[in-house]
Amino acid sequence: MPREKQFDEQEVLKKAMLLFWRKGYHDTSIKDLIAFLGISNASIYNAFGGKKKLFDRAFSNYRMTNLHALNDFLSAQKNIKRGLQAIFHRIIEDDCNDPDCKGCFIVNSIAELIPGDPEFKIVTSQHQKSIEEVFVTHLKLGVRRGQIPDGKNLEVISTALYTHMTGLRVVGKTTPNAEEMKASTDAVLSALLS
Amino acid sequence: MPREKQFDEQEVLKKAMLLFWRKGYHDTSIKDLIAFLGISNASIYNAFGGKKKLFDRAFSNYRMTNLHALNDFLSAQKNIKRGLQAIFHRIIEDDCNDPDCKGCFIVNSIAELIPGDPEFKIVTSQHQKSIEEVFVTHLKLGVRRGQIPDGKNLEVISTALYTHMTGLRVVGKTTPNAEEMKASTDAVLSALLS
DNA sequence: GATGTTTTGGAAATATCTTTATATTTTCAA
DNA sequence: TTGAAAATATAAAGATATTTCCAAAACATC
Repeated sequence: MPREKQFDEQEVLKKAMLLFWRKGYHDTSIKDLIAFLGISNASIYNAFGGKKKLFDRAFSNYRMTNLHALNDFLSAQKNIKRGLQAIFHRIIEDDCNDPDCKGCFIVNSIAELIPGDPEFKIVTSQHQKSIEEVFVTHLKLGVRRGQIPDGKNLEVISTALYTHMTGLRVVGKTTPNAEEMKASTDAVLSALLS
Repeated sequence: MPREKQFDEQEVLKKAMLLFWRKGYHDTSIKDLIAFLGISNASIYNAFGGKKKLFDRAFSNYRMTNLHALNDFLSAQKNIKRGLQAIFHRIIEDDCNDPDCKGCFIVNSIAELIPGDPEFKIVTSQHQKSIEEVFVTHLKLGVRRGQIPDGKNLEVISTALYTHMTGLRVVGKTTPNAEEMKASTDAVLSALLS
């Protein structure tokens, strides 16, 4: 009955994410997307409904990948302090080795789309909450394991970690100096968690 | 001989800065500027040379104001620790009381324009260096005054402060919770400077 | 007040944007 | 083979972008 799609929707979303990530929402045109995705105008509108809807789905994919990657990485660590250091160092390395200096798609989009897109603000606020919950969960585990001193306000620390992480993603765009960024991160981590 | 300008160039730059700050570069059209600035098409091109050049000048104004405000504020403080806390708290209050949640014009522009504008990257990298120099200068003063323990790597701390500040400006756009942001800032500051 | 220079308003030029519409192609069950 | 359903290519529509152009207006100096 129906004709089959000639492209893999998930693959196209991944590519769309890359382009929006690199250029931002407003500077990415449908023409750019057609060229980069390799599918036609009509296919974009048929499959995704338009530029904004395509962006939203690409963004959602990135967001979920990002969240799960953090959680999976920390879950695999035996020592929470070293685990946090490792994930931060990895982010720094990734950012500094990216020839495009794209930074973080979420951070970039927050900066570009708020204010102006109130619904986007809600989504990203929830994302922050999710990330901080991941931090709190693993920090609690660290306390239980005796790797982090008891009595600390873990919610406050997790907000600080999120803030530092967010800052890193911006700093990495202008001044991708891995050693400098690692040093400042180590200072913050050891100061917060000792 | 010549006809005089009917507008104050500095005033117009200030207004342009506000609009670019709120909407970002790409989503601000010449039409938007004409309406918001109250001057005509030809005046914009005659006085500033075009959209990008107007942006650059508005951005430069903001950047300088921002840098001098930080330096002046810290210079007026007797205690560097309390001074840093005060400036961070003020940024937090400003961000959280802004009904537009504009965040920081510099941070927003970094997120939106890098990569894609290599010259802009150079400017903002230099800006980071300038801000960190201000921090280092005042941290050194704090050490000399005995307000900060000796032996710390002040360059690393200043990078950490810059990173935290940058992160705050993004967090404030999605989740403008002043109490939360102040608590995390206090945690970072007291941890770094004790 | 005339002169010459600059600014200004409005239109025009040109390019590009997002979206819709239409016609063609592909697929597969009947 | 035929016909319904979905995907695609192409074109066109309609809006909006940035920039240039030009005549009219404004002002300081002669």
